[in-house]
Amino acid sequence: MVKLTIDDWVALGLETLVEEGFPALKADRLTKKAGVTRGSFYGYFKDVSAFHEALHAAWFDRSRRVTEAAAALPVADRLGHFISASAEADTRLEQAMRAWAYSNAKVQQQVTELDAYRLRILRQTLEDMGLSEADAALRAKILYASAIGSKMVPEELMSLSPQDFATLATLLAPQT
Amino acid sequence: MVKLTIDDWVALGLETLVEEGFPALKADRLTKKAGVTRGSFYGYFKDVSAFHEALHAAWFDRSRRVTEAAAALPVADRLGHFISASAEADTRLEQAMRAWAYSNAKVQQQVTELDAYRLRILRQTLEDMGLSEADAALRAKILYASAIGSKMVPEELMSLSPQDFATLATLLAPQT
DNA sequence: TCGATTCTATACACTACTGTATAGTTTTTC
DNA sequence: GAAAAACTATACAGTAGTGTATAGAATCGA
Repeated sequence: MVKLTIDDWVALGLETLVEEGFPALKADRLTKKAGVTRGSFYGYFKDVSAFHEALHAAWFDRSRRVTEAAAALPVADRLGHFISASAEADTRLEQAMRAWAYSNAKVQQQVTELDAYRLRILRQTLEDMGLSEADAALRAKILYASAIGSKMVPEELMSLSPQDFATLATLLAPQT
Repeated sequence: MVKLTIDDWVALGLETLVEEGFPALKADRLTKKAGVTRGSFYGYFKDVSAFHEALHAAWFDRSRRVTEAAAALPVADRLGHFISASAEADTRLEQAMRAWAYSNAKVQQQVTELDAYRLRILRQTLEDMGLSEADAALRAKILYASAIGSKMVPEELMSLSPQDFATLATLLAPQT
C-alpha cells in the first residue's frame, strides 16, 4: 500500500497539467496514474474542484514567493534578478495555467493577481532606478509583455536570452 | 426547420470558443444551442474532431490573410499597419486558440505556423527599413513578444496603445 | 493488544457525451 | 408530380467521468 500525501497529489496534478493540459485533471485518470482507486482521492479532497483549487493555489504561492524574493533585493540587482528568475521559471507550467485560466474563472483570478503583483514590483523598481512615474509605468508594461509573450510563443521561434532582455531594458531605461 | 450551413456551424463554434473556451466545443451542447438535434451535426461533420479542424482552419486562414495584407503594403506603411491590425484583431479569439493549443497538437501546429509567418514578415519589414539582419531578428522578436504578451495579460493591467507600440518601435529602430 | 481512527478498495447510481442506425421530411431534378 | 437526393429527428449502445456508501485493512494511543 502506497501512502500518498496531499503534496504528492498536488505534485502529480501539476505534472499532469504540464504534460497533458487541464482536461487531464480528472479524478479517474489521476488515480489510475497513481495506482490507487478513486475512493482514496476523495479522502484527501472534497471533490475534483477542491483538488483543482489546491493545484492553482500551490502554483500561485510558489510564483508569488519568487517575485517577493526579487522585490527584497537592493535596487541595483533587482532588474537583473527579475530577468534571470523569469528565464529559470517553469515556462510550461505557466503556459498550462494561462491556458486553464481561459475556461476557469478562479484560475483566471489567480493569474491576474500574479500579473498585477509582478507588474507593480517591476514598475516600482524602474521608479527606484530614477524613471518618472509615467516612464516607469510604460516601460514596466513593455518589459512584462515581452517576458510573457516570449514564454507563450514556441521556443524555436522566440528564444530571447537574458542578454536580449538586458539589451531591451537598457534601451528602455538608458540611465542605468 | 432552420437550415444551417457549414459556415453557420463554424461561426457558432468560434463564438462558443470565445465565450466558454474549448471544453464547450461538444456536439451535444452546440446542437442544443443551435436548436437542432445531434443527428444533423453529423451530416455536416464526420465527427467532432473534424468540426474542431474546421474551426481552427477557419481562424488560421483569416489570421493569415490579415498578415498577408500587411505584407503587401509599401515598406513605409507596413509597421504602422502591423500595429493597428494587431490592435483591431480579435484578442479573445486568439487567447482562446492559444489556450486550446496547449492540449491539442493540431491547434498548436496552426498557432506555431502563424507565429512563424508573422515573425518572418516583421523581420523582413525591419530589414527593408534598413536594419541589419541581426538587429532586425532581435527587434522583430521583441516587438512580437510584446504584442502577444499584451494580448495575454488582462487588459485592465496591460493596455498598450498603438501609440505605445509606435514608441517602442522607434526606440528599437530609431532610424525610421 | 484492543479499540478508535483513518485510510483504501469496491460497488453502485448517475450525468455528459460520442457515434451509428433507422425512419421521416423536405428539396431538387427530370 | 414522382423518384432521388439530401437533410433532420429519434432512439440506441457505448465510454468516461462524478460522487456516495459501505466494507475491509493498517496504524496509533492508552
